[in-house]
Amino acid sequence: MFISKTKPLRCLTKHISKFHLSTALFHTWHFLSLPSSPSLTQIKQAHARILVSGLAADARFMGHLLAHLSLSDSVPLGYCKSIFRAISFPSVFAFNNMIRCLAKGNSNSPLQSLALYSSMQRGYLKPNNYTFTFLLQACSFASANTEGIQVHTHVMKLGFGNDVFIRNALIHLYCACSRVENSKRVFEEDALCRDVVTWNSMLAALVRSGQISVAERMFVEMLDKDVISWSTMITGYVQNGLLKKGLECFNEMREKGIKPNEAILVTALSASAQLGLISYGRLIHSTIESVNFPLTVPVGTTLIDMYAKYGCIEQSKFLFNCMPKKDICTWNVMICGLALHCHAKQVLALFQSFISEGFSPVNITFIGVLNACSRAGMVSEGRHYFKLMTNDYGIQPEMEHYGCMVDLLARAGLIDEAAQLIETMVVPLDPVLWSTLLGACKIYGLVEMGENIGNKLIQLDPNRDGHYVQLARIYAKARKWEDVVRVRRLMAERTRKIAGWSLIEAQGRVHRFFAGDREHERCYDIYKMLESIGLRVAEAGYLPNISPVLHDIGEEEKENAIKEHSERLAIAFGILVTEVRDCIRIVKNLRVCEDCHEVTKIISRIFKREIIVRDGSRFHHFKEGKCSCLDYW
DNA sequence: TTAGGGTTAG
Repeated sequence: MFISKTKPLRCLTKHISKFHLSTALFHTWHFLSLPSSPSLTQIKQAHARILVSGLAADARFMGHLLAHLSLSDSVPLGYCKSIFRAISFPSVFAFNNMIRCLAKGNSNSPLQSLALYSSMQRGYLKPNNYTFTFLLQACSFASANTEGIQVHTHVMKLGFGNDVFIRNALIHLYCACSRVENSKRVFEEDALCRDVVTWNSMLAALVRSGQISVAERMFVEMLDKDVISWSTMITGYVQNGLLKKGLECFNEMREKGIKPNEAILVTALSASAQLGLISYGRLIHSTIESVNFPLTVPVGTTLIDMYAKYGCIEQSKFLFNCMPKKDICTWNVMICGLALHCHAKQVLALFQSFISEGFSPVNITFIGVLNACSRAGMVSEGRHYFKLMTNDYGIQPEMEHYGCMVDLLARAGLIDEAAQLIETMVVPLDPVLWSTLLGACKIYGLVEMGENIGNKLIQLDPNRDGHYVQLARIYAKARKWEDVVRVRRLMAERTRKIAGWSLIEAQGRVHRFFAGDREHERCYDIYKMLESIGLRVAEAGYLPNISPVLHDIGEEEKENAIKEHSERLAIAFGILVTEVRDCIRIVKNLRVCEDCHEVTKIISRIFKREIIVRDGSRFHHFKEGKCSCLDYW
């Protein structure tokens, strides 16, 4: 029978007195109660009792069942429909709850609720305020602007324009349909008909449309802020790439004594992960632990992702194993995290466990799996999973999947096969694929092919500096210095080069270095350390590889230019200010050049330091003279 | 007797 913490269906007991049911039946109804969030099984049990009592056609009982079903996730829509169809004379209440079942985001076609609304009107039933909230919800889920406007017209015609719930739903609808101006119009129509949800909905509409400074002003103006107002503003900053501002807002909220909830913690952790700065995220994590905040699925998943992005993959694995409950996102972040760290075999093993647990892979799962294959150069496995994805799971490959495959094939030297794959793609071509191929031309010294692709790319996107850089590197490797100069000049005329930088967290601060940087307060010591590193790596037999240097300068100057790459300055600073037992963690915006990669391996050996570099596309974990990427990147 | 806003994976 049902446990004590249950909420009886009050209508049922009322019904009993009305029909003077027998005492025995009264007891049956008394036990026919449901908890506030019943499971599908519990609802089905209640349904069975109603059927046994011969009340399957009663609008009130069935309306309640539908109300519970509309709240529960993953309820088969066919089941709701069969309940609704059994009602002899559906009331507005029953219609509303069926509309709500149809409107839910997990229903395949929320707009079916509009058809039900029409049939309700044909039955001469008058919609009420609840009807419109659910209908507008359906239009929001479907991002259906035209239908939404039609519902809005009905709202006005039938005189529900001053209902605050409906107005809030309208603001939300126009936001979901990317019509922020319409949201604003509804918001401004009546300043008296607003509550905190109205303000929050408008705030969300502004941040979602990227109007962050307008949102910021509104947030300051708001007299009545609740935890969702803060959550919306923090999320707004983070989703618009203003990560530091998002974290500052999070701090401000805490200083005001407002306790963060799950949504806020998840956003703050995600911002810290994106920044790649470990101390901040660790601080949030320790706060979560100190207040005994439960390791819920979203919090745990974000923590796993965050540690993977910090380079602490072992910590991610530990958390993954600790999580009492996992969803598909949890598995995906673990798979993608391991792939980011080039642990290809572990990725494939985890994918098997994922399937054994009864999960069905989605597009992102395969991005992780294919990325792992690509980074480890596992050609046959990559081909196998690419086929598995389309043939067994019916997932249409997206740009990212093709990207992994092109990268895998091209870097393995199968450049013709990679080019063929690009030609046969079923999605619109992204120049990044040709750019991947261009990278492979550099590895294999294919000057002619590289020239063709490089020129094609430059034609397609003349303002992007990356294509010129890659082409110039191909020429540099072939020591065709005149061509290097020509491409560099073109680049200087047409583009603005993105400056490379490296970050390191030390002594409670973030230090950023550019190549050849002399701005740091410990500049003298850093360059002294760089010199000492240079001598020791030379003693260890290192010979500089100057092909990454594009400048048309003398050989000695080229050597010096490499020596002063931003990551080397950051590493020198790291050796200077951290303890030997500490790992040196660097975050770099561009990819590590071959020479720096080689030198960092040697540094890790002769200085006995663990160095983790997160570059533009992956992690390099340097230890005892080796890198986790096994020089394949 | 049914209602609204903010959250995690490439």
